[in-house]
Amino acid sequence: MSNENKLTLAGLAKLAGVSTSTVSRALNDNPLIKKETRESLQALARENNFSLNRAASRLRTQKTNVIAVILNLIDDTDQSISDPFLLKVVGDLNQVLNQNGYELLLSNSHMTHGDWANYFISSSRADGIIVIGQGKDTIELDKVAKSGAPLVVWGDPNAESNYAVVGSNNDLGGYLATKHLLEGGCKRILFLGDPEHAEMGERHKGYTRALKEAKLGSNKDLTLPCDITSKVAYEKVGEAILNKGLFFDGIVATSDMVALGALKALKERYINIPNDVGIIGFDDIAMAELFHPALTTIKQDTKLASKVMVEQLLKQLNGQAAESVVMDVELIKRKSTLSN
Amino acid sequence: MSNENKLTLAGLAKLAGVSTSTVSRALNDNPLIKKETRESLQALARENNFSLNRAASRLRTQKTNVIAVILNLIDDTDQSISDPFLLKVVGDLNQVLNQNGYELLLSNSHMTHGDWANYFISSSRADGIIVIGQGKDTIELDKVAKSGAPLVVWGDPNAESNYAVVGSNNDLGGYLATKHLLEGGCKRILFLGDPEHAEMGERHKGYTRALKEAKLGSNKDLTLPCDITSKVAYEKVGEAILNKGLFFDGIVATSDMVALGALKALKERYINIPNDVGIIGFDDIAMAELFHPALTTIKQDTKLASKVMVEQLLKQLNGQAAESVVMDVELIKRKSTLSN
DNA sequence: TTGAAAGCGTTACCAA
DNA sequence: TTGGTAACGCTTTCAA
Repeated sequence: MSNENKLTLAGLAKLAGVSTSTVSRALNDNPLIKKETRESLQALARENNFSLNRAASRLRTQKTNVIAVILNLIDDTDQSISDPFLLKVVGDLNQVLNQNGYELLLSNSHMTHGDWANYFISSSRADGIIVIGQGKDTIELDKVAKSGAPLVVWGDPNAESNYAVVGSNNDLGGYLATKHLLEGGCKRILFLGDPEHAEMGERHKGYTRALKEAKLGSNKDLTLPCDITSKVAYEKVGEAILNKGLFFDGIVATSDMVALGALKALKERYINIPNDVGIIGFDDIAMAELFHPALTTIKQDTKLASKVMVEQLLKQLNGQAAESVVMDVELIKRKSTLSN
Repeated sequence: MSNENKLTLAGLAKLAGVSTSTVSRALNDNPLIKKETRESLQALARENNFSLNRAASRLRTQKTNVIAVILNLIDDTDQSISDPFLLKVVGDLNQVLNQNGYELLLSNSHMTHGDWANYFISSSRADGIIVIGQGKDTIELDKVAKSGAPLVVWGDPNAESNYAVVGSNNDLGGYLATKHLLEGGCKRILFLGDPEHAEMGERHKGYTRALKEAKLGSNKDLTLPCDITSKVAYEKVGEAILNKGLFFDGIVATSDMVALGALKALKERYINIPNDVGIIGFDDIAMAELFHPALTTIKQDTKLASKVMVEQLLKQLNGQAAESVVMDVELIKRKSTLSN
């Protein structure tokens, strides 16, 4: 059924009775070629199911039109791979990249040992790199940036770095979340997450700032260090209650998945949400409003963020300098917290 | 910081004082080259941060070592893009592909208009295609298969097709789910999903088969057609109860996300799960056990499935014929159903 | 065990 | 507005 000898540009040129140059230009919509001939050649290509060999054009143009997207997972937990938030970002990036004529090559940080810049850029696999998550080893990213590889990172945009970071205003997010709980009457608010982690650390800062402003006397800072997975959150909250009773009346969770874990631990103990404990998440994943009760959360706009990341990357591909960008966050009030 | 003139194989060869042939073979670990020289050349390459230009090798070898993974979304709903199940499959595929020396190029079906085979294969963007989801238009897939492009599809392995389909034993899954509810004492079991859709249709078959076997008198087949998103499920279930009251005591949901939607609709009406209504999902997404109550479900083993899909694809790349494969499913009993 | 050289299919410079 | 041709960087056949 399929032709034995793949049709090439030369073959198509012969068919059309013109030179390869002309066909090449026509198929690339080069205005140098008369519109008529351009269109007829494009039609001919379509009829013959011809498509340009990308390997060849990439070699010739030294450009791949591919962007490598690397999931920089903190740990190798299954959970973190399947975090809906991360995957949503990948989907959105794919969309934006495609709209800009780029394709998305997906990778895991632990698949590619070390030298990303070399692996992707020097090898002509991709023109640029988007890394999702700073992980703990910024050294790695520093190295990539220093190599001159076009690079954008999703993470904490306030962190000191020699590369462009796009990320949410995490401090503000933590602040808004905490303030919202305070306004709902919470007095003893738990922070559930890992303050050591860059983005979570910022959220924690916002949390403590809001607490300070509220001038609560005694036990202000209740931080329960916790990985960013539901499972761990579930366990930690269960443990905490077991050991110390219900010593809090509000939870600022570092992600919606973490909130989900906490939610379950509380519901199993018949603790009323939001009356006994108010709980607020972070991210606004698609299913946040489907939790029961629907989860109040701090929304990160992944669609917009993806657009910004791609913009900053394209800038670099055009030889311009890119910059870190802070994305707005938004409080989404639902049912897991009291409103005032 | 970065060198102006990229180092090429020829440059490296000059540096080493050998021919390009030798370096090429050495870097590709060709045993023709003496082990010593091979290793010293590899070391030299490392020292100089050299990496082979893939565009060039792809052009020369006519092989990309890239597999295109296409998310064939039924509709363009945001929800379906971010279905944790689909994305889990992508992650698992990435892992397996990498282990086999392939990279994953991610795509959406609605990004690439029509002619995938041409777009990915003839153009030397990828060596093969994995499509996740049959969608409704198998015609499209037929065309790709006919073009001779290496292709594996995740979907209903029992469907008539001229390409290799890997998928779960959906009929059995639906059967097991329904039987489990029956054994828990449910008499009026709702099927929540779209029987028109290939995989869901199979699940529905299993559902009716189990009902038939149980010889329930009156209203046996209670099917509530419903998209595969939580939101729609939530709305449909709410509506149904509003109109007809609580006319069921069990739900076989066509996916965990659908189950989640139903769960919420029921909980909002203070319907006890599993006592008033038992509910069972499909997929076993990571968060299934974090629902409250933890969701009983039919597990699809995405890790194994990914392995099988890649195997079947590699077969084709080696010129062998591939075949459809039926994957086992497993009943995972949790708290959203009664046990007997 | 190594080297010389052809060729993969484009693009883009230079010439017409 | 079009054509001829060199070059992109690698792999592999053939020869040594």
